[in-house]
Amino acid sequence: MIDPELISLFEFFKRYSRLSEEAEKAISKICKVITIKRNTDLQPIGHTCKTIYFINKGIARIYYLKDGVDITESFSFENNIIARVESLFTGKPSRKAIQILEDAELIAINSDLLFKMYDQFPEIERLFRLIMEAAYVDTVNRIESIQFYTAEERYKALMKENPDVIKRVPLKYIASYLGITQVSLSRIRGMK
Amino acid sequence: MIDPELISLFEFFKRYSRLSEEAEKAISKICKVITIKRNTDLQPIGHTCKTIYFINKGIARIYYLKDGVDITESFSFENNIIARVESLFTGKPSRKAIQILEDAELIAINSDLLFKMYDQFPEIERLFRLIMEAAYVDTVNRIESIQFYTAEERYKALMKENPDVIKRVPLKYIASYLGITQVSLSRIRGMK
DNA sequence: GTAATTATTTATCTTATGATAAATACTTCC
DNA sequence: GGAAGTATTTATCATAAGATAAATAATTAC
Repeated sequence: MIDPELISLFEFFKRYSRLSEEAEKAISKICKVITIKRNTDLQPIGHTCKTIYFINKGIARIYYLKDGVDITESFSFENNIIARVESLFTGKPSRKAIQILEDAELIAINSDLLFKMYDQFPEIERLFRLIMEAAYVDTVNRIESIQFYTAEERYKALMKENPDVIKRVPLKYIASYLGITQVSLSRIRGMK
Repeated sequence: MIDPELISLFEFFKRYSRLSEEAEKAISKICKVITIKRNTDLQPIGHTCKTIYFINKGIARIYYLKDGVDITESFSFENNIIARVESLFTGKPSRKAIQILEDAELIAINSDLLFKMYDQFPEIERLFRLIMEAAYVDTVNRIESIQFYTAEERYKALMKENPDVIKRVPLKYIASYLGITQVSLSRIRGMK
């Protein structure tokens, strides 16, 4: 029997590939459910990322400091994963932090243990390959959006694609995600 | 014996993982060496990407049209791969094209055949997982560079990291890669 | 429920980049 | 090697977004 707290994680996995029961059991063993209060850093800047998180409830963001200014790299919502891949895949300390924006329940998957399971379970390696390929595609598409649309176009696209962000996340975090200052975002919002 | 034209490809692979001889042989079978003249489109816009290319000689770029204007997404040089991942991994037609900028010798790897080999050769699946993870990390890092540095900073960083680009690629292609117009790039270059 | 803190908006002025046009430099091809 | 085509630079003017400061609104903590 699968831990009821892990059901949504395995539903998420099914969007990418099917796992055998043994594989599900093996993954279950390296999952830890944790709850975190909002406005806390789940992982600080400078920490080497050894965890892939799945969000059962809440919102998280990845951010870093550029010349002391807080910059949001990405947001993650319910039923999605979040990880600092540039650290996870290189083993180097991350310049980025993961912060919880709404009281959250997360599933933490230890990446050392996960990667070790790849030899025994090629199906798990495949699953995470597919998840990461999809995330890679999202990132490639994001470059296009950042580089070749105006701030106003990007704001409107975000409102359309993910209205939840605007409702649930402070605008100051959204501004840097869009690549502009908070003042500029406010100006764009005021324009009608 | 490995076809001498494929040696650099297998050297490239060794940077990520070791392959058994059978696996190398299997990959060799789905590789095709091709030569292409400069200024030709290797794959046109609208085509569904079914090939991963390795560059033995020459330069390629991925570009697309935004409101009729040519935008460079990326460049690839000798001893690297190039593919339109957003099509390769989704099976959807790409809005992007691959163009050859200098007379080139390429190794074309058929992705349908490659992906089919993953069941028989988990080591090949692993190899390409690692290659794509590294490419994903590069892309994440590129977002940071596009979004939070000025055009001038980006130009100087490019000169430092990859002076070859400036020497071998027409500036008009570099400008859109940096996210600015050619006129702006010319202005930045003239500033000192 | 009020004070203190934090978030958002508004205003002003500055600046980097865009758009357009024209001048110059460089390539290619017969 | 000269004409035609292409690439790059320079100039001018317009505009989106940045920086700073101050005003207002919303949230949080006691």
